[in-house]
Amino acid sequence: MLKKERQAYILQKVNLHNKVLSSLLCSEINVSEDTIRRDLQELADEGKVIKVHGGALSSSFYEVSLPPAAVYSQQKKKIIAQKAVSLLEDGMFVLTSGGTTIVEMARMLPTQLRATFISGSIPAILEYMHHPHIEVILIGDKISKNSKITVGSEAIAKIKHIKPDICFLGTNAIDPEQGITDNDWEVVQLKKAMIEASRKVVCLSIAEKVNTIQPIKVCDTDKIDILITELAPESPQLQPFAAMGIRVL
Amino acid sequence: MLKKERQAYILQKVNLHNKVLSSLLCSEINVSEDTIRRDLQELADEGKVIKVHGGALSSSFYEVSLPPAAVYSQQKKKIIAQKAVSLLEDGMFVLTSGGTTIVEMARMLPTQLRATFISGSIPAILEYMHHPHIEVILIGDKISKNSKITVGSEAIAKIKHIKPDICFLGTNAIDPEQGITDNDWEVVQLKKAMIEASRKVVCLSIAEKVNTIQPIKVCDTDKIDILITELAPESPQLQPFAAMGIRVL
DNA sequence: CGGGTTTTTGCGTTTAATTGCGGTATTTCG
DNA sequence: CGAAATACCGCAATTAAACGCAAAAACCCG
Repeated sequence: MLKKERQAYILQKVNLHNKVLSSLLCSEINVSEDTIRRDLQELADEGKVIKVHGGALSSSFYEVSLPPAAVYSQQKKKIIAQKAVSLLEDGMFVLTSGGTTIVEMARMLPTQLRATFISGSIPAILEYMHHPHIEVILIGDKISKNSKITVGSEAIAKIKHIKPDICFLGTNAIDPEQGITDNDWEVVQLKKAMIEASRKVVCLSIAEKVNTIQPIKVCDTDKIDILITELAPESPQLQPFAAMGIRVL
Repeated sequence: MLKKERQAYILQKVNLHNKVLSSLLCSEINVSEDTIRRDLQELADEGKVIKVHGGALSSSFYEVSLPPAAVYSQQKKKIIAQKAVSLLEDGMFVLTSGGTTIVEMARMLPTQLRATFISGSIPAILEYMHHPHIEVILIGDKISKNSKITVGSEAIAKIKHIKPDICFLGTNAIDPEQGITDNDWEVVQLKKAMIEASRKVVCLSIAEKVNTIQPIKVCDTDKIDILITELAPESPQLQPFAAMGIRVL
């Protein structure tokens, strides 16, 4: 048995049972305990398991280490997601775009929430599917491999036929003058339709994207009902939006 | 034996068994270990395999950790997938259901294949998305969390409007008398539509599901064009199907 | 067809990786 | 505390990988 193969096997065991015993493994795979120990050591060095006396534990319980560069903005996105979740109520029809902020929000949905979520974003849908009481509606069409979201006329037509209570938009650029702008033509078409269809539009944006502009226009600022960033609502760079009657969270 | 031929052979072995040993390969193909090693190196550079001390592992093996009980039937499913892939040609419109066998097939698609894949299965879609030259069309509707596939009238209506060249069905139960049967009403509706829409219907089933029956009927045996199992086509339990004019692979 | 060039392959040698073992230190638990 | 289990260390044997080189095969092109 190859070393990596063995380690994969061990990892699989750990993830399934949350623990492994060196003694069991060595008789199972038929190698010496030293070998097992060295394997566990390596896996531990890579952060895949937590090594303990007599075996190893799943590291997922100790929570994982993410790509360190993204951790920064991920914190901000979690704050945004937190605020966004507070807008949700049982029974709502919720339409969401794609993007990492939306995914963070999906992860943060309270488990007892009962609502219907509609989206064409694959990563978002995957998260929604994990929740026990959420009904998930997938918008179909051609998949854009870049943005991992369905795009095209079918998707737009479908959106036009629904009337969600609220729509959460992950935003690439927002500016008081130019409104929401983006850089992918097909995604823009989709977002336009989403905004038109929804009773209420919530715009999620990390502060570094506020007051920036992208080439393609999605909508004017006055279409936005609520703007959420990681900053405090009183923050000066958000005042132009507040002045235009947008609720800032 | 030509170099490319050898590499194709190796790749097939890797995908089928999840691993290869250099030592075995060299005696099998009758070339020196160096040659094998150089082949593995090239395949590894292209990302087709993961090279390890003593051989190589399937790259798909690495990404995921699967339930270990399922490893068993996974082997069989890989064999089925292998056969299924041989039916594909450039330019085809391919409709697929969900299920683990379909996912195995998705993983095994040759990277140079250029085709359009249509499905409502989230796991399958995720695999298709990884391929460089495959266009992916997602069928939207309500998501069944059980089967991780979109179900409902919208999905069915959409399927009725397309005419795929070929349709691959992961099957829960198939019997010469009763045809294909299943246990999820919504999924059955979907499969019915898929079968009606497609020019050619390919049924993928591991042998233990052949000659079994589930409560809800999908279609009669005569709707099936090709039946693929992990067994040899001459296998006795497949003869009833062959006798009915079904091509057995 | 023939000569030159590139690719591929095998071999010997050197280098590195992997593994098991004996001995000793450390932890665990009654 | 003391015994049993486990971990750690260094070593040596086996095995595989890497490297350079030369023979062989394939290829190209006039």
